[in-house]
Amino acid sequence: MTTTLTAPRRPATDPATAIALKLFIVLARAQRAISERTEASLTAHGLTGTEFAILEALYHKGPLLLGDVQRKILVSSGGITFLVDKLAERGLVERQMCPTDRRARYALLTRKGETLMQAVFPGHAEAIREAMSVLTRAEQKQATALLKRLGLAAAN
Amino acid sequence: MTTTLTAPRRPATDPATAIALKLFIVLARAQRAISERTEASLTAHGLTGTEFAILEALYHKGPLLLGDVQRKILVSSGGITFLVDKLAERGLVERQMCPTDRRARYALLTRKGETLMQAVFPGHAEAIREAMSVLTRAEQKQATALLKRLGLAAAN
DNA sequence: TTCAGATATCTTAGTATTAAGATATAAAGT
DNA sequence: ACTTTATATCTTAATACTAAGATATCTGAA
Repeated sequence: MTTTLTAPRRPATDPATAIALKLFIVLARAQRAISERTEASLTAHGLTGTEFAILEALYHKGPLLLGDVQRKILVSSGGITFLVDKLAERGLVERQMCPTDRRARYALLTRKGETLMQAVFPGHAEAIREAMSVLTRAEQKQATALLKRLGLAAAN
Repeated sequence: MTTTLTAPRRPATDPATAIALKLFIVLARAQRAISERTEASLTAHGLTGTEFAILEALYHKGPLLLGDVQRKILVSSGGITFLVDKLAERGLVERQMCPTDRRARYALLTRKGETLMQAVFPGHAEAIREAMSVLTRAEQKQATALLKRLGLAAAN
């Protein structure tokens, strides 16, 4: 039974391409599965992953220019405006003029935002540690090294 | 200069968590960078990544129930309806009743969709091969094995 | 047979995000 | 001082989803 009229179409990919395609798929699926799983610890606090990313950047680095936040979390310029607006409405962040460049604004955590992050961050970090724990530390480092090379090369 | 009043706040994460967080970040960035880069070969043909994923499934597997496509490409049930509607409007896929289950519909490629995939798939596969080629084949296999374990564990 | 629950798709309403362009400001050359 | 080009944010309009529920149909148990 090696041939049928309606046999699945195979555009005969060479081995190198087949290996790359497989990696492409598991990469997409792993990323998705991990982030879906770990975002549960955020939605419990009413935060999306993107909102958390902004708060986390401010939490660990202190006040940042909107453009710096944008580049760090990889959204469009319109997106960062919208997201910071929403977080500001909730009283979690606020804007401040930049004294040296009047086009620019800082975003920074309010006390309320700071308190929220103190409550949210440890649980989120723990959820990530847990999700990654199927791999040993050495394997995690290995995966990190490989993915870093992939990501850096693709980013140019 | 080891202390300042406004020192960056560090919630002292343990080493295991720090390693996991690093992996989390490079995973997200690598996935994003790779998919942005490789999607250029699709947008040239007027396809989004999700649309391509549907066409690709039908191209390699033949007619599929909408639900099977949905599970394969991981969108919501409303999403698959909407996406197949759009592809059908463009004459790339069509629906067919399932003879054994009147709730269900098949999606399948039209001749036009088939022709489009013959034009698009090789270039897309090549873009992926190229993007992954910073890693040797052995390294790609290694990364695939690690990510598969991560993804499967997180998917439950 | 009939009923309860599961399943497959579709509908509706809402959210998140981007892309393109507007506005204001800055920086650097002439 | 001007002019050009680049930059930083914001606005607007559109896209790409998702979540929740509606409808129709199937399946298995009583």
